[in-house]
Amino acid sequence: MAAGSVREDAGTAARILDVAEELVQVRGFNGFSYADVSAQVGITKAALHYHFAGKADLGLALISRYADRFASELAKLDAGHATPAARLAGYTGLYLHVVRRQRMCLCGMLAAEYQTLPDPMREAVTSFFDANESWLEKVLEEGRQEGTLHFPRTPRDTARVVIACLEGAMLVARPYGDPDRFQTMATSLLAGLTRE
Amino acid sequence: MAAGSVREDAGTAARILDVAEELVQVRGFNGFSYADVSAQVGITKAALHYHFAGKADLGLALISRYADRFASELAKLDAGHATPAARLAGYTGLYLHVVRRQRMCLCGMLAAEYQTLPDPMREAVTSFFDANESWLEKVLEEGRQEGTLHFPRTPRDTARVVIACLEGAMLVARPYGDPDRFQTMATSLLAGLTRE
DNA sequence: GTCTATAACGAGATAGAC
DNA sequence: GTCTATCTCGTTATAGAC
Repeated sequence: MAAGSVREDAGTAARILDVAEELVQVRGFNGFSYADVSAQVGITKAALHYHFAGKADLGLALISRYADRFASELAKLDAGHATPAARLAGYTGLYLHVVRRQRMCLCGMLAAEYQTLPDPMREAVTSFFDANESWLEKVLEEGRQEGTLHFPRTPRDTARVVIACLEGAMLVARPYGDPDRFQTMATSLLAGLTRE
Repeated sequence: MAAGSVREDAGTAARILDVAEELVQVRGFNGFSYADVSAQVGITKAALHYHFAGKADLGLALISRYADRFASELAKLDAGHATPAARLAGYTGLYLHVVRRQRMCLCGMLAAEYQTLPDPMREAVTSFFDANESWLEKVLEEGRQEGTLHFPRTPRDTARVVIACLEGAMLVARPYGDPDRFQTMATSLLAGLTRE
């Protein structure tokens, strides 16, 4: 990364995002400080401000990266799995991966703290949920046409229910620190869609 | 409230709890301060410390009162509604009432912030969910025996799914500030139990 | 039971040297 | 790009008067 590099040092910025992401997913956006991040990254608070001017900027970058990564995971699911049911199972697998690392969905956490967030972060959070909804809606629609997925409401309403159940399962599983608690709930949800 | 009153002034303590409860439900436990409470109640921070020595004490009192109130609502549902399905509908109505006031379930909010809570508050949060689970399990069991409620898993697992879906529906409806978004999801959930 | 005053600390943020 | 040093403000909490 030498000549012509317009970007700041991507290595440090990425490490900052990694640390901050975990902090938000575990403690919430109002539950961590620049001091926490700088200590874990191994730089000073001042250096942190060089990469992300304010906490709101850091928060926004966090959501953007998280949403991008999620979108690319969804694209992988579209590419790798033939059937809608398999894509749906893959989708719940993404959540399980988060739960196994003792974390809450970044945007689920931020949804709880929504009223305290600056406007740019708010918009990014709703965009994340909207994107999830659109992807799920498509999968559900296709599964219904194939006759492999069954649900009484519209694909859009059902997509919202799926997101709510998975986010809620993460939320209430947190106090018990038990991934199995989440998995059992996720399995029940899928069972309801595949053979109702 | 004159002679023999061993209790502190219940009026002020209750007003403090009312204000703090809303603040936690809207902004989270890490999103409000004693200054916020004292300003809204109309007393100083020092007076607040007289009633609740520390923020952890206030938080614990908050959960206890919330859980007691919830338990009494559940008792009312048991007394007032003959059928399990009606009790279940009443249960989702309790959540809807919270959503309509633009709030998150107190314990749902605290579940998100769980890792930052002092131990006594943590235990109170899990107790709340355990109590909900037990009540729902009983209702589901009864509905199954009557033949009015239908679900593939155990009553206990299904109770957990119901709680997760309702808490999650509150959570993801928050960014949109739209009670209808919650209601549609809750209706779908109930529909799945009453005629599967 | 409520107040004023203040302590003690941590938060987000900035200036300017290297 | 990172540092030291500092600022300002908000936070929880306490001491002691009324």
